[in-house]
Amino acid sequence: MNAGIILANTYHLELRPGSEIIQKAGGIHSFMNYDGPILTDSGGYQVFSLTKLRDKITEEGVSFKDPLSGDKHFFSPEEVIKIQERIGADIIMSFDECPPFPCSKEYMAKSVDRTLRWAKRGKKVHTKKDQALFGIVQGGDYPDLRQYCASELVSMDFDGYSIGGTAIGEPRLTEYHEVEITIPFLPYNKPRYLMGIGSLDMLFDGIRKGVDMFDCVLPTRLARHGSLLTRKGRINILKSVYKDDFNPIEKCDCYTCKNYTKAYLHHLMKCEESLGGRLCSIHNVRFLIRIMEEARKAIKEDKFLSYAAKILQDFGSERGF
RNA sequence: GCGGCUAUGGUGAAGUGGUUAACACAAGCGGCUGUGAACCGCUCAUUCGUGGGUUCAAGUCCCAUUAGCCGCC
Repeated sequence: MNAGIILANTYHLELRPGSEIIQKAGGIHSFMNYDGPILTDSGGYQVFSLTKLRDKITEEGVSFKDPLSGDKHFFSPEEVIKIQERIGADIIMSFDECPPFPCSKEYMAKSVDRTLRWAKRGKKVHTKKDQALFGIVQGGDYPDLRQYCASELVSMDFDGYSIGGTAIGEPRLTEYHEVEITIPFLPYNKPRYLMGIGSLDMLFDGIRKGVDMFDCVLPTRLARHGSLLTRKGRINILKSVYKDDFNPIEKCDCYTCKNYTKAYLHHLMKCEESLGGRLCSIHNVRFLIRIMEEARKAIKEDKFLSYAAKILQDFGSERGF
């Protein structure tokens, strides 16, 4: 599908199969037989998204209950780096705290300081020099905290910088704002990564502001639930109008569109056959990657803004999803 | 021919006289943003086989009738 990089997750891999197994296999590339670029997230987001499994967050780190075995796990910023070194991705992330939205300025300020201390602690123990380590900017919607967090991380000299704490339930305009107030404080000669973003409007908004990297579960999660991305907007393949539609999803170079009809995908999804979710995921991921390919080309030809505007217009939704 | 049992939505069914007929599945619609894949939300029987009756009030009680199932001759 020509993905520039793929993402794996420290928390999930540590619980199963365990980073030692991956290390023993010769690292994540060898383990999953993929020699392209791989990034691991630190698990900081899982501390936020899996609140039910979280025991407590302290200065030292976070303790978790393993939902599979009931075992307790303790993630410190140092341990998270060590796990990621064993996993062996090309780019790894600092362990950060991702506070929920909304969040009081008092808590956010304390949280940002802790995220900065964790970033420093993690960087100190990072010895695998063929791995790039990124710092993660938090600070919510507070301009001064975002600036502070970004500047402090930059002074620590990371290999790249991530914008975290976005798309966690805040309003649309707040999301744009969070990128707006962070980007100016990150060096343009190092990668700037907007974490967890995948809707068209935010991808384009991020690109325009200078973001270099994105990752998102949205295309695959939508696919598994029957929502397919097309140039003319989203369609729900579960709808009965597709039961005898023997055309591909759309004009597209993906494996799914080259080989299967909407009627067949409709049938697979109705039956909850896992192949359905996989074929739909292939289309949605390729859809977004193709958009990114076109965006890069448009940038080189200096017509990115008109390109983005046209894509959003064709998609027929301001949000772009 | 006689006796017994059962009839509630597309389906499986709750409901033993008292406001808008439970729940599940199916169906339909929407959601999902650094992944706990197979999740969440909403909609979906003015009506209980049919026809009478009792009662202030009937899916619930009575009578008749129809259909299905079981048993006996």
